[in-house]
Amino acid sequence: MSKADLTRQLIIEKTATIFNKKGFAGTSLSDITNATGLTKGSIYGNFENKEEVALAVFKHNAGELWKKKENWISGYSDAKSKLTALIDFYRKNWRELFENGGCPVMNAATDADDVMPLMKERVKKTVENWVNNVAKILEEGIEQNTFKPTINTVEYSRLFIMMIEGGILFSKITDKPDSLYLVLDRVEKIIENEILI
Amino acid sequence: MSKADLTRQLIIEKTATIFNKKGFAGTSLSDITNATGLTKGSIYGNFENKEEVALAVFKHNAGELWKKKENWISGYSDAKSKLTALIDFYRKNWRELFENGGCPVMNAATDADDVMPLMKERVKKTVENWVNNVAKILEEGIEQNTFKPTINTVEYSRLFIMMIEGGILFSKITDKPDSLYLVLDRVEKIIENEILI
DNA sequence: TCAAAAATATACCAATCGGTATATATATAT
DNA sequence: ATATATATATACCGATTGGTATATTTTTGA
Repeated sequence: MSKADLTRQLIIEKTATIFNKKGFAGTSLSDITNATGLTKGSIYGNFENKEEVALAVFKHNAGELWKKKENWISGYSDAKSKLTALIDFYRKNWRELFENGGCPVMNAATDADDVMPLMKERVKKTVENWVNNVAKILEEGIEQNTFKPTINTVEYSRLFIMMIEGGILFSKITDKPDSLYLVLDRVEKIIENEILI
Repeated sequence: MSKADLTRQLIIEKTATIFNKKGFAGTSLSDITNATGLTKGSIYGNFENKEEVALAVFKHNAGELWKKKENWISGYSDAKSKLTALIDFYRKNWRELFENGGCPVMNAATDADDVMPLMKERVKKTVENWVNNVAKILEEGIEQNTFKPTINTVEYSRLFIMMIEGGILFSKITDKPDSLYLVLDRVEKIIENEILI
């Protein structure tokens, strides 16, 4: 890894939580220089402008969450356990997620939605990846003869993730995890009643 | 209504969509003066600072959505019809909602969350009102002997609203209403299977 | 080791930021 | 109708904004 790549990484990591909490417009260049200990010259030597930093930070934040989730469910091979572990992931890690400013996808979505078309496109792609990933677990379950073959995997995947995002929104604003727990319980119930054979 | 109150109202109405789309940090004083045709002197003669404008605008945006919803379901007297109409409200009015920047509660929540404690408190209160309002419809249904008396009205209310918020988030980012439709269908299914006697 | 290349810091830019003091214009009540 | 109170506009403030040209330092490959 070259010096420049190392600095890029430093900038991204040190500003990850700031961007997630304060948003694009709310994060200033001095926020970035303060957090990194670098000067503006160094920032602009490694990124074209603030938006490019924000885009890289979003990719990083979404990627980190993805990695943590993948790591959490990596121990399981059957689809049913994977799905249960995924729900468990949010049940056990909401606090850390909230401390970092909440779900980066939701934050970037509402932040970028009407004002940053490029960011919006990236968020859209990330959401699609998430949905396809959970759908793939459902397909695995069908192959393993534990999930009903008739289910619409993409629809159930989307439903689950939407519910979890709604739960995160509510729990974040109320500072209590019970709303998130409520949707997670409901997702489990749907799995039991409609997906498991 | 005094001249000042009229101006206050003008400022709020003309900047309602701007704040909802661009957020607090993303909306500048010149955005406000441009949208209203007024000068900074006039803005600051009616509001203490930008935050007070943002707070009033949030109240207005949430209030308008509430009024539209109330108007939409006002024709129905029985709880079951009210609930169906509420779901129908989102099915029929998502486009207008999206054009105004999406759900003001979700936007303000993610915008304010980690940086504007006063706004966060207001959003929290608004969410509580929404939840209590839907819970009240559920209680009405119990009294009317159409809903099961054993249901936890507040939990079902919270669940429904969380699901709808998740649907709005997804549909807004994908520019397609089908995610929202999916959760709305699911809410209806839950009503049929678990709430109706 | 040393020169070329790359990365970082310094110093600066115009523009805009949120906000205010004061002057002017407009309502309002008598 | 007029004096007073209120509302709005003008003109300004220092600070900060995102961004850049250039000098200096550091890294890298030969």
